[in-house]
Amino acid sequence: MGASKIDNFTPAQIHLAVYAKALGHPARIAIVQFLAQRKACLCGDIVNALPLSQSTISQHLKELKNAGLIRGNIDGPSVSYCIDEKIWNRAKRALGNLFENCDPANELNRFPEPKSMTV
Amino acid sequence: MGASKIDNFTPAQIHLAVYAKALGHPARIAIVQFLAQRKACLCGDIVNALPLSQSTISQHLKELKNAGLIRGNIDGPSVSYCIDEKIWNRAKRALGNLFENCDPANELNRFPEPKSMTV
DNA sequence: ATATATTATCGTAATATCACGCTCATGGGA
DNA sequence: TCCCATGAGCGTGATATTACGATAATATAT
Repeated sequence: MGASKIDNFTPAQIHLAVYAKALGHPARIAIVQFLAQRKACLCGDIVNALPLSQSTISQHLKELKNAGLIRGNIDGPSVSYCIDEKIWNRAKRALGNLFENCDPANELNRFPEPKSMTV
Repeated sequence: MGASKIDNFTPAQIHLAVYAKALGHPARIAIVQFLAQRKACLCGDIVNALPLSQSTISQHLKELKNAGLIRGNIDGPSVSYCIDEKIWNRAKRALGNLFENCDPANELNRFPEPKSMTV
């Protein structure tokens, strides 16, 4: 989308954005919620549970997989999907820190408001 | 984008997706981090701090505002932006719950694996 | 009234997303 | 061997995003 200027941001900011973006669609929220209830499950189970076609689900799974939040283990003719615990917790911590560090209720997050910059 | 099937998801899932999507770009991550350090600041300050044009920043601010995460208070010819504490905390809780409820390390999140569905 | 500073908005171009149907590769059973 | 089921992947059309310059809108200062 447009000339992406992603190089100008820190790896931490980019990682945060990747995790957030992956969760930035209701279908993908529903998918991770469903996966969490089952420990692991097949693509077909998700197709049955959500009102979307198989190919659409497959694409959403791909995006979640690209972000690292889920994994797919080949199991004969099927692929068993599950949340990747390691990355999930990394994302949880990263986003948790963002929300904590940017909490406007927390005075500690603020710089002393340098006069030179506000004039 | 394509026939959006958003009606088929719960309000909670949609809200989560809206918050996550708003944070799904490094520039918007950088913007909220910057805002958090200053309590409130002008659009021009952000333009000076980030390597993006004024119109691009303005659009990112608009998306964050649409998601409710930030607010803009008109102050003469300027607009002073700040994180909306109420919505920020609502998003923090919603995403925190998602990460907690979908944590694969937590057995309590799982259903008893009905035989009829896994056969 | 005119000029300046600040931010929003429009038009644009390139790219990404969403949803679908169709096809393809693979493994299991008749 | 020939199907069927499963799920990945391609191509499509519609829509959204990203980024920019240019312009418009607003409020203050001269």
